Amino acid sequence: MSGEDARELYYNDSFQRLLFTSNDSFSIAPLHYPSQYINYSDTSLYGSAKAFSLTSTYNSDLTIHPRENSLVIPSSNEAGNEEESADNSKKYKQSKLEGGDGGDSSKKISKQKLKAEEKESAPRFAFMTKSETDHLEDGYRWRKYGQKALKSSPYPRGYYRCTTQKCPVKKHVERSFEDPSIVITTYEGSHNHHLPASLRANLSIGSPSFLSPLNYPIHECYEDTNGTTRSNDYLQHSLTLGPLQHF
DNA sequence: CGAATTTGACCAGCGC
DNA sequence: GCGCTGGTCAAATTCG
Repeated sequence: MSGEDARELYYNDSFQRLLFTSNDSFSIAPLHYPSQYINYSDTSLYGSAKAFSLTSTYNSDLTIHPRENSLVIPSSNEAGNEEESADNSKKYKQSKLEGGDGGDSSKKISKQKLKAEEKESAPRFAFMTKSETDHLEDGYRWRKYGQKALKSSPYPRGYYRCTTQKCPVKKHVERSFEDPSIVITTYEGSHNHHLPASLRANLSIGSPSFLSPLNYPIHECYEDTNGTTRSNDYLQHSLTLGPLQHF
């Protein structure tokens, strides 16, 4: 990664899509992000790209480097600490069990603190994809564990967990209420395993030559409803906004 | 028949 | 303290 303390928008030739990386962490719900529209009109790839920040302290000073096809956004936040990848659901159950027998309050507080810290340190990123289907194929297996109607949107949010044993990764998927053709996918946590071989074989376009630092294949940025190969033409209709994440 | 999804209930955090 | 909201659980149901 070039650019140490900056968010960068990359253009990745092999997949014709824009990647947006960050060493920010985000702290507010995806639907409340302050949208930032970045005109990127001097490229023939997309008319424009929409970058969005999920931090409440978003610095909107943007620097465009047309020659490098990159866009640098100064980052004000420190990089989050990211090594923890414990099983969240286990923790939830444990805290539920332990909470029941009325332990002393200091223990409770420290546990809450721990939980909050864990929540903060869980690496997250989100991106938007123009897609008819809600759940995009990304090479991993997911199990839906909930769906919730949101106050701020007419569209429900689906909650998914990676089905690989002990993998802590979760994601939620919702439609943008501003543009229902856009799906907002938010990942939380790092996979502690590789792509399932069977599913990797099904990925239809190229090879995952570019992995984000969280081991998310960029494949997840395109729409592929039933495993059929998509042309680049098709891809160009799929406006992909890069992952927002911290390192 | 096992796996995955659906869906109502429960819980925690937050603001008032 | 109370109500609202989002996140998760888990029983019931559906799917392959």
